[in-house]
Amino acid sequence: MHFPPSENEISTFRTTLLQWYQNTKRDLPWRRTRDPYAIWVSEVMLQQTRVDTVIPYYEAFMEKYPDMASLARSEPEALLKSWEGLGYYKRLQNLKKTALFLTETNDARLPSDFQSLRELPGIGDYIAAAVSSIAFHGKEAVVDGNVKRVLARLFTDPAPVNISSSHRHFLRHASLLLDPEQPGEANQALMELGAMVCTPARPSCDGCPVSFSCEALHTDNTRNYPVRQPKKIIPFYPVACAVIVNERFDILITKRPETGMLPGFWEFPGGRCEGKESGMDACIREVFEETGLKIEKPEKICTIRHAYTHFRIEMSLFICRITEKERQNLKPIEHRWIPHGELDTLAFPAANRKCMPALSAWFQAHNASP
DNA sequence: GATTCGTGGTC
DNA sequence: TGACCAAGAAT
Repeated sequence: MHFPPSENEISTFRTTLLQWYQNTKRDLPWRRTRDPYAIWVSEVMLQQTRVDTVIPYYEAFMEKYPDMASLARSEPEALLKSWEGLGYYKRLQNLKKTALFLTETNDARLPSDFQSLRELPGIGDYIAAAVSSIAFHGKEAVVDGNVKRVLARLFTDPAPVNISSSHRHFLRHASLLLDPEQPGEANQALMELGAMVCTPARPSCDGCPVSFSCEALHTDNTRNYPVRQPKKIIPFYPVACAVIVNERFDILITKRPETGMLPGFWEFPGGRCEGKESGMDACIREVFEETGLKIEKPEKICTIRHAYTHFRIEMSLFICRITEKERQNLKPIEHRWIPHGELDTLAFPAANRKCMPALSAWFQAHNASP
């Protein structure tokens, strides 16, 4: 399909895609409801997150927070635990902020129009279009990663899909193809096509309902689209953390600030190795800086690797026994002493979770009761 | 407009 | 097995 497509091409495309979608769409939990709140929650969870990953989180979340009011009155610790492992935790903060705001100002209802939705915390162009079209029949086109990839191939479009300046460009194309009669279904159809057929690697062009209009396929070019701007190399940091254990085998955990990375998560104190500092030295220094405690003879129990969005780490975890006397030097920071058996009840970053098996083994070897 | 925000699956 | 990348938003 060349741009701009003719009225005839647009019409045929819409009809064919919609029919394919109605016949083959996946039975996903959020497709079984028309509750705007449920649609909203699902769209927030699906942001940069795979469907298969989201499903169990979504089911549990809707069980625990079935409506706007229950979310608005949620306990922060329990709310964070429900999101643990999903990533991008700012979206959870925005979810609750918006729930509180709407409870106060709009009878705990989501607005139905794109513009009003767009102004709410955590709702950008994509979610505003998705919620308004799926839950309220609004006529705004969604542009997500799937849609950009499909459009790039349909039109052999050279606009890089991973830079923000391309967004308006793809939005114009998506708006042109959107069926105004069934915008919610049409939006989901284009995304479903990208997720199930027009996949990043090895797209299933044989089973594609709209292959007749795909310029990339006609020119044997699908592997060259979408065009993507190369991304920068991300830095690597060695990190050391401490599991500080008292005489009763309780563990010291500290709480991260509500701003920045991993807001509100519990963690084992520690931080980056500076210069050519050894892991053990960094562990001792970081623990002292963060807690005021002077630890002795930290014992390394494991090393794990973890990749964040814009840096990678190799984290070494050290066990440190601490005396009653030294414990009095603990600074006034938000912390808890908990039995290792209770680690699962609190929210920890994935990098800490990766260390838990080694930690359990250590406690078992030392005959500590959970 | 470029960066900052997680994580796990995939190949 | 390391690089890629997924139903993006905020700053």
